[in-house]
Amino acid sequence: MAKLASLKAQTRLLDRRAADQIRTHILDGILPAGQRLLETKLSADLEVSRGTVRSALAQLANEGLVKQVAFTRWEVSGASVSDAWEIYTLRGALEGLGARLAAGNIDEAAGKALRAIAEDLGKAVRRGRYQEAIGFDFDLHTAIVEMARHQRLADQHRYILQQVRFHMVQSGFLPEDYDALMAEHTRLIETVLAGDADNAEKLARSHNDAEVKLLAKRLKEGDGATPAASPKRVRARA
Amino acid sequence: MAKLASLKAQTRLLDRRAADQIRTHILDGILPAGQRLLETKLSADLEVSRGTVRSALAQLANEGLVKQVAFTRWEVSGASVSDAWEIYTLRGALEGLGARLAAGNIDEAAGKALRAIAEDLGKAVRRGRYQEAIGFDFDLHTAIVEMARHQRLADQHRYILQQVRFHMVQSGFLPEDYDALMAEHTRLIETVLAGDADNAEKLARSHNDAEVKLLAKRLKEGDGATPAASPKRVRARA
DNA sequence: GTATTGCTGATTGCTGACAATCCGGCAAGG
DNA sequence: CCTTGCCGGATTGTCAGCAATCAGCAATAC
Repeated sequence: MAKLASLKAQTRLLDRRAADQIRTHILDGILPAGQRLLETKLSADLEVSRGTVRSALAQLANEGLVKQVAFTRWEVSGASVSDAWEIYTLRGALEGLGARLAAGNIDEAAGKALRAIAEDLGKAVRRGRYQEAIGFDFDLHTAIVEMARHQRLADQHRYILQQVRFHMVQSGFLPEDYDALMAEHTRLIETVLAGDADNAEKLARSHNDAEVKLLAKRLKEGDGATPAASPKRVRARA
Repeated sequence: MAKLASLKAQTRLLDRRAADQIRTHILDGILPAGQRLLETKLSADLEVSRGTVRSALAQLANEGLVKQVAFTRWEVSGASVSDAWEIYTLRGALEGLGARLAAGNIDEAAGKALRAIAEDLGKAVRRGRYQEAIGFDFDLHTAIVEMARHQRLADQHRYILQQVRFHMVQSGFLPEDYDALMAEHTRLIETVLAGDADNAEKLARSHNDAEVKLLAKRLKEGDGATPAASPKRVRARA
C-alpha cells in the first residue's frame, strides 16, 4: 500500500493559520512597525471570529512580533537599536550552542545536506539573487542548529531568526560583502563537520560580531530606545 | 516628587492570573507530570470562563509547562532525561551570555545587591534551610542576568529557570555539595564584578556542567525519551 | 477468540454577544 | 492660555453556547 500523508498538517487549527497569515504580512513588511492592529478588522479580513484572532495575536506577542497594551491596542513591534542588539547577541549565543552540539552529532547525511545548502547559497550569490541568498543563509544556520538535536534550542532559534528577518525588513539592512560571508559560512560548515566543537562555537558566535559591535556603538551614542518608526497621530481608516 | 509605582500590576488580566495559579500548582508539584487538565474543571475551580482558561493554558504551553494535544487534551509536561538535558544546556548558554554582558555593566548598586543575595544564600545553607537556599540560588542567577540589561535574555532565562525548578520538583533532584556550590557562586560573582567578561562567561557556563554530563551519559545509555512519569489509564475523577 | 467497524459520550475548537476599560475632545473654571 | 473634569465612541476583555473531533466501548464478522 502506498504510504499516505498525514492530514494533520492540513487541518492546522484556525488560530495557528490566522497567526501564520498575520506573521507573513509582518515579515514581508506589509504591516510596518508601530502599525495598530484592530481585532475587528483582522477578524473581518480573515473571516474568523474575534476570539480566534485574539489567540493568534497572543501567539505573535510571544514571538515578539506584536505588542499588546491591555484594554487599549495591539501593534506591530518596533525594532529599535536596542532591540536589534538584543536579537543579534541572543542569536550569537544560541547559534554558538547549536554549532557546538552539532559538531558532536556529525553524520554523513547531515554533512551532505549542509554542503548542498551552501552550494545553493553560492549559486544565488553568483547570480545576484540576493533575496534568495538571504533565505538560503537562514536555511543554513537553521540546518546547523537542527543538527544539535535540541528541540528547545531549535524553537528559540526559529523565533530569533524571525526577528532578525523582521529587523532586516524594517531597517532595510542588507549584507554587504557577500564573498566574505560565503567564506565565513564555508569555514563554519567545515569546522562543524570536522567535529571541532570549540571552534565551531566560536565561528558561529563571531558570525554576527560586526553587527553587534556596530549596534552597541550606536546604542552608546544615541538613544537606543527610539523605535525605528514612530507613527504618531496616524488616523488610518484602512 | 517620589516615584510612583505603576498601577498596571494590580489590574492583571484575568487570564494571566489564571495562568499564575496553574503555574504555581505545577511548580509546587501539586499537579504532577502527565496530569490531564480539563478546561471545564479548571474553569469551575478558578471561577472564570473556559475561554479564559484556554488563554491561560496557551500561555503555559508557550512556557513549556503544559502540552496540548489538539481536540483531545491538555496535560502537564513530563520532564524526560532529554528534556532535562535540553534545559540545562540552554541554561548554560543563556547564563553565559548574561554573565558576559553583566561583566560589562558593573556598577556599585548592582554589586551590592549581588553580594547581599550571596550572603542570604550562605546564611540559608548554614542554617540547613535548603529549600530557601535554592530560591536564593535562583535569585542570584536572575540578578546576574538582569545586570546584562537584555530584556529578551531575561525573559528566556525566566522561562528556563522555571523549567529547571519544574524538573527539580519532578525528579526530586537536589544539590549535594553546598560548600562547593557556594564557592562556585562566590567565584562567579567576583569575576563578574571584576569586569572579566571571558571568565565570567566560562564560569557561568560550567556551573551546570556536572549535571549536563551526567544527563548526556544517561541519554546515551538509556532511552532519553521516557517521561519521568507515564500515568496510563488513569481514570481520575478528581 | 481476535480483529474490525460503527456508535456514543466527553472534550476541545470556535463563534457571537455582553461588560469593562480607555482614549480623545470639549467645555468650564482659574 | 492652561488645567481640570466629564462624556461619548471605540476597542479590548470575558462569558456562555454551538459545532467539530476524538477515545473508548460494544456489536459484528470471521
